[in-house]
Amino acid sequence: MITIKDVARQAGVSVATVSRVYNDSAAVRPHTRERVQAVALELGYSPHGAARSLITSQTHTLGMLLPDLYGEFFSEVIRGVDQAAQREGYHLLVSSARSDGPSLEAALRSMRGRVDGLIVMSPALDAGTARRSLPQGFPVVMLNCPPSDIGYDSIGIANYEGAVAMTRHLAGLGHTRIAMITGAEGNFDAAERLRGYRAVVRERNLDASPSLELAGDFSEAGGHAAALRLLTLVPRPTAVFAANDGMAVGALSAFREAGLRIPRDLALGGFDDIPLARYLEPALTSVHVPIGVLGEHATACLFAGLRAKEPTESRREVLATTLVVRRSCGAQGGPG
Amino acid sequence: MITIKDVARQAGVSVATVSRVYNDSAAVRPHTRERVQAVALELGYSPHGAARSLITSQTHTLGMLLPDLYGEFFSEVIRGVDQAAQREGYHLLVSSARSDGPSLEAALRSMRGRVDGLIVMSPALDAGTARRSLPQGFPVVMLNCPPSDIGYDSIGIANYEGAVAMTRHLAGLGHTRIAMITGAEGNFDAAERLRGYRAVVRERNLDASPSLELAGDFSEAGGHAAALRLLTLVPRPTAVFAANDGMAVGALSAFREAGLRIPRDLALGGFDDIPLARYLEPALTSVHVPIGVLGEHATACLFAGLRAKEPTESRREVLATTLVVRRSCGAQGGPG
DNA sequence: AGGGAAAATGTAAACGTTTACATGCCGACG
DNA sequence: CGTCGGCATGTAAACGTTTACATTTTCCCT
Repeated sequence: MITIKDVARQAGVSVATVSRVYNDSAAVRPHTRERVQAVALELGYSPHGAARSLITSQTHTLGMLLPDLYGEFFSEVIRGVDQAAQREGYHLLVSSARSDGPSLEAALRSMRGRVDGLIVMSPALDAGTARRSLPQGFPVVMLNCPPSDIGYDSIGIANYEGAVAMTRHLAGLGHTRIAMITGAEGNFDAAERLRGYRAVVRERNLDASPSLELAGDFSEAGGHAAALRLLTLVPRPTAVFAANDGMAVGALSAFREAGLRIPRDLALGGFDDIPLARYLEPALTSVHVPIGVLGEHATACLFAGLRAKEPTESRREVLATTLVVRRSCGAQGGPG
Repeated sequence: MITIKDVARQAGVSVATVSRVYNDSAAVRPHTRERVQAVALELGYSPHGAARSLITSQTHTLGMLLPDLYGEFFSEVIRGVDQAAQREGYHLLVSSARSDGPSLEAALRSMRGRVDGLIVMSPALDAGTARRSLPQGFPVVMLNCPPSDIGYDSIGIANYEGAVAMTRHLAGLGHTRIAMITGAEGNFDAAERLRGYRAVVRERNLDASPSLELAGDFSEAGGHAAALRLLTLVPRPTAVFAANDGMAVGALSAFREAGLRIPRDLALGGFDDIPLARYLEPALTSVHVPIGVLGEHATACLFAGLRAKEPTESRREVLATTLVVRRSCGAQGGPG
């Protein structure tokens, strides 16, 4: 492994000079600079990141903590974050951990000295655990987590409002018996969406029977299973709101297998508006979540935290969601 | 920032002992161990990654080099790699760079001392540049790159065979005028797919007019544009093979806008079999690429390289692709 | 040519670990 | 009771940088 010393020796200068060439930290005579660069090129030298981080206590890297199994949604967020980070010359260190306390703490700890800040997308991680496992004042942004009671910045989406919009829309089409396939238990987003649904059920005096709330887990298979249970209800609901598009997809195939025509026999709505949604047959009415923006904002927020000298007041940002009406709810034609 | 020294002082032991507690590298009396752990917990200590890497020259991190703008396909590979890496307790350092020489070299260099090995998915990176920018003997796996002339392991997919299978399938359905929407110029995968198409055109004596090869760029928009150009050809081709599913999606919408019925008026095939493919209307016939496997194998291959003491002979692995027949080619009904 | 300021370069400490080696301690054996 | 061996622990060097400070060189002015 060739180091700065090798370059220095070969070029007949001190290590300090080589370092200065690489950092533009001070004036180096053009002649010297060129010789150093020539030697470095010839030797194939490049600075050792860890050594650099150690002394500068800067890694130029952002950490992302994820659940061990994540779906398309998270992948997209990663991409958004990566793009934003890249623009600032930062790397992304991705780390996934199981969602139990010890795993999470270990994952958090293992980031120490490897990243300058952290984006947490592990819904199971509460701010308390984070607080305990992270150095004091470490820049953190929590994504899609409960509003942080303890002082971390957080970004979420308007789950409640989105669910309200969807449920109202279905109610507005005349449905009074609207089922909901809920998200994973203990998940904040899921809880909020359910809350929105329930609010409208009350507000509009819809059928509020508890059996209309089918337990789901955000997975396609879960949506399929929930749909089958739903079909046994009598009288059958006339509309279904799935807490995410993945489950809506699963439900859709279950309904089709059962010989139902969507939206004629049953109106369907989802949440997230993943790219797939508009390509489904029928195209899926959904609540659009600006995934890219989520990643971008998280990154921006984290950079702000990095650059702030003083630990600033923790902020919460909530991204608006928008209802996207397509054919699956039976509201309108549209082309696809 | 609290360090090993703080823990040592507070616990009344030397830094060596604390280190030993964290590494199980040597026997520590239970009594001592417990005290150290207690103090560490109280102080909220965790070892500094960069310092550790510096002395052990191990980062427990795998690097991934990506193009600056990447699609769903790459995201999925990342996920596969992450999962495999996580199982071994490794992190993933993601770095995207523009596809010009200097950017790539810089990106490669910036990995030095930050990762133990590298997975390269930047189609624009040739082995020579890599060789020049990376320490001698650095473990590298090239994904979807030209077979490495210079000694790096590489993994690819059976592009040629897949394209042959698709083209033969279309020809087998009676089409003699089959158009191809090609992938990005200079891209190895794209070139191979085109080669497969051409081989079958020759083999089966199909219409070989150059105008049947429409230039694309792997993007949905590119597919759309190519499809429009295709529609001006006389006589119109009766089948289209898009070099990836993204372009097939674009083409599909263009055809639909033009009032064509797929597959009745025009048969359509894609490549990659992204999740979307089976949900399209009509469901898209495509060449299935085992994306997850790709990531897994790449990681396994890299780990093998890491563990090998001696630089081993460079290997190339080619993953098989399989034709998935759905409705868009008009071959068979199928449910969706 | 001599002096001095400014510019260029060198020296060495520091970053937070790990680990080879040295040291101290204890019990067992002769 | 002395000595030896093994175990637990401490000491200090090393990893590859950056950077404050010291030193040398350059160059301009008189």
